[in-house]
Amino acid sequence: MPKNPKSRGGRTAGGPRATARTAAKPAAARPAAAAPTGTLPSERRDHLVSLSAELFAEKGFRATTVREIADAAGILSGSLYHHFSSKESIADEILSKFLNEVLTDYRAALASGGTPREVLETIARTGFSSLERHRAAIMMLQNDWNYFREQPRFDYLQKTLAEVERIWIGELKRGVKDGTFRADLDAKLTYRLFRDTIWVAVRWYRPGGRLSTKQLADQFSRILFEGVIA
Amino acid sequence: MPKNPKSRGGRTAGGPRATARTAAKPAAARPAAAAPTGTLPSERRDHLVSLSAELFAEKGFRATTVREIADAAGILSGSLYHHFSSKESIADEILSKFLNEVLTDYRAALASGGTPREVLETIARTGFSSLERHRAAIMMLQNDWNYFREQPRFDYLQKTLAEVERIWIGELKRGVKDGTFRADLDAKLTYRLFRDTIWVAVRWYRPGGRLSTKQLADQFSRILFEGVIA
Amino acid sequence: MPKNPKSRGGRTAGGPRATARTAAKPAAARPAAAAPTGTLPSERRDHLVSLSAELFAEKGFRATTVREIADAAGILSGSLYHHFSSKESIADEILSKFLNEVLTDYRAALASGGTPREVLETIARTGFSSLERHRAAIMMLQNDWNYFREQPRFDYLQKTLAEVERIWIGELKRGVKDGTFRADLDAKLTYRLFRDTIWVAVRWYRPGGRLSTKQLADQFSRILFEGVIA
Amino acid sequence: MPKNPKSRGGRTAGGPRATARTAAKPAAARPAAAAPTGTLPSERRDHLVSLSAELFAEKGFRATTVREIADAAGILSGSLYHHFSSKESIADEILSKFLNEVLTDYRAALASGGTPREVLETIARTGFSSLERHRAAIMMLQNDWNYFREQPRFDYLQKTLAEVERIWIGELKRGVKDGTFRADLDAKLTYRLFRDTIWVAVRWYRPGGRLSTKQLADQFSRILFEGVIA
DNA sequence: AATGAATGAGGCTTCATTCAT
DNA sequence: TATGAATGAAGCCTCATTCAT
Repeated sequence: MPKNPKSRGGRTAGGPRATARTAAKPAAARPAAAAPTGTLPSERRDHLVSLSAELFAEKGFRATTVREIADAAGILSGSLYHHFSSKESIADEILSKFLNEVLTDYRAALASGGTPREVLETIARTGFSSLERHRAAIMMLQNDWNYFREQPRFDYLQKTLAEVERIWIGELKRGVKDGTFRADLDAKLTYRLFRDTIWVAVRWYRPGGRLSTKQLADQFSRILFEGVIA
Repeated sequence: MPKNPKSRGGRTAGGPRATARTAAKPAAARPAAAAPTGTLPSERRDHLVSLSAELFAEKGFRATTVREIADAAGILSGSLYHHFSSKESIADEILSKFLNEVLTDYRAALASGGTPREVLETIARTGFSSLERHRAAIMMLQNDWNYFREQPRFDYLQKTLAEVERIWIGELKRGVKDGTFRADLDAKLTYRLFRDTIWVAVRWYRPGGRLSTKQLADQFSRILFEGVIA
Repeated sequence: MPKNPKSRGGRTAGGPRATARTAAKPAAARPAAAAPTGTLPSERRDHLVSLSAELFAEKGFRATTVREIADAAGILSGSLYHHFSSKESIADEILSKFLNEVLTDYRAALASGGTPREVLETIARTGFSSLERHRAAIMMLQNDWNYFREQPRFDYLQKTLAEVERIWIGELKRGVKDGTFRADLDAKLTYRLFRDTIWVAVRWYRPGGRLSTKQLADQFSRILFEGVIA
Repeated sequence: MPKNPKSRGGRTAGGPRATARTAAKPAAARPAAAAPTGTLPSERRDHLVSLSAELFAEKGFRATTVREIADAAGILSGSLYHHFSSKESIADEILSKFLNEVLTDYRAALASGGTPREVLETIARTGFSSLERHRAAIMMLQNDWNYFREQPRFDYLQKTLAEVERIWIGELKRGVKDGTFRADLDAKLTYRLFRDTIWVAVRWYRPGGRLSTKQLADQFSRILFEGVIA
């Protein structure tokens, strides 16, 4: 007899919180992802999140109406609220899944003990490879950042991004100190260049297109690390 | 969409049509002009456009309501329609001004007859320098691209962007052929990397901040052309 | 309103029909009984009614959602419909039980053959004492009267209240005639004053508080019958 | 040039705040009442508040839909938001007007320096006389108390009611001490009896009915102060 | 040029109820 | 008896736009 049989929307506090996950990089196929606290990951629900993600990626979060999501699922818009407490909670689910993974990936790369260039290249590569699995999240972070930024519920976005920045800048500075990178490198600027370069690619990257994410990563890494000059 | 699309005010159909513009930037940099009294009609109008641009840059085009614009101008939202036929027409004004300038700059760079690296560096630099003057336009192009893309009225955006791409790719290929650039460069990918790198900076670049657009351009150009490796 | 009004469970049409009730109060005071397992069907049902009553008393009938009731019972809202045909039918059960008792009490008082003051004081005292057992019903009658009043299903409310009024006014007039009460008493007004005084107390009266219903009845009876003047 | 031409809804903080009003009792005809801060009391707006008040009085605040209000006004429901920022803000306007007046009346009665009985009788009489002008507010306070109580916006309701209680209890105790009232009077209980008696009358009192509020006040005052016994 | 009032379409959300399993 | 999923009607509110004055 469930005391709270309908924890509509599931995750309440949202965001990447020390999800006890082993160091082993489990980045790939995790079909339904570590079920957020208190959420019984029903297949129906997961399906709805998927559909929503696709729409959010295509049109943006704000520009997507709950009616469109419901239409895509073949139900009435009100019925969505049987599964989620709000449109935001769907976004939350999509975004926190991504950010959790980002954090895990970054920390694993750091923990690997490589050189700055190795660490950053690993990070960059996992970044590119997430373009496929987390297209919607990355898209939303870019298109609707203004919206999410202002909602307390999504504070974790900024917190996670701050840690991401810390890691990048740390490695960049380490690389400058040990002579790997140019001495005149502005760490913050370079971080932004890399981060944006990777994530903005979500705008035009299409899975199954001319280039795989691996090829993408190769080309971009080479340019960013070694420049375009022959 | 206006039922009775009046063409009150200036440009109706919008878009970069050979607007004979000399190199001197005409109407630009009038940052936030205090509420004008007894101003010329066109000055009032320009003021409104510039207020709108600021809001669009800060919150996005769709996310900005006409009431917010009107509030900023100290009038009622309905009164805006004495100056513009629609919210879109304000966007149009902002976007087409920018795209006209882009085209002019690109063509001028091409016409200069420099080496591929010189041409592209010039283009990149003018791109960075436009972050200040055209912050709103660049922001809108990124945040609300999905919206503008689908409206026939804004077809010119895609046309202009296509020409921009043609120029970049042309120069990149020329540079590969003459040995300036790496032989393994994917021209399209590289073009996107450069373009996005420049324009996405609008997200965090703030005029009057730590770095001038010139310093920005220096750092970025160096990384993109020569890489981060020492 | 149910499309197919089933009469699942007990009373269908509701209302105080000579339910032969002895003086002993039968089903009362079962404050909040821990979730019963292996209970008889009717006990389960009674439990649900009593949970509902508590919620109705606290928040009002309309303001209480079936989900809140279901949550309190540890089931899903849809499951309630195995016990009751509608939310109204729960209200019906609560209200008719109360009104039946009121009628019984009033008639018993009348039948006792006392003086007008004795009859009315008895009635007033049973009124106060019902504040505990019928808190929900009295609350609903006040907060949601507008709602119940308009539903044919609850016509019995008005009928019962009309009889209550008849009895009060009858005794008041009898008391005026025999010189017990002031000659200038407006019977209808006085009836309303007494009735409201008693029932409105449900708003602030809390069982187990500073005063028992008996003390309440003593104070109020004294004021109403004898005034506050020393 | 108004900086904030549309302070939709006007009163922001709501409630009876030391509205600089002279001691002179100006209770009666104050057509548009001390214009809440920043509200230009347009006639249209006042009319809409009136219409709303009538509906709120008849059906309750929650039970009245914005559509009903709009229908009554012959406009679309969305158009209401040109005048008010929310349904609550209409309630706020109605309630705070009433509570402001209550406070003024109570303080004036206190300031008159009469005996406890005189003060309380004055208060009671102004209470009855407000049944006409403030029917909606009193009704809402009773029917939708549960709703308003929980909204921070309406905190002032509880504050005002607390002061009302303080005044009543003060006078009652003063009257007990000086021998005017019975020694065994429970001040709090008596206060409630009086308060409820007056305000609950709004349920059945109809202006223009058999009795004027003055007659009502006479009858009730006599009963409450002197009892019903001859 | 503006105001003040309104429109009409659409957005998110709630809720009593139904029903197959 | 429950669950899980859905319905359908309705509720409050937003917003670009129109228009008489």
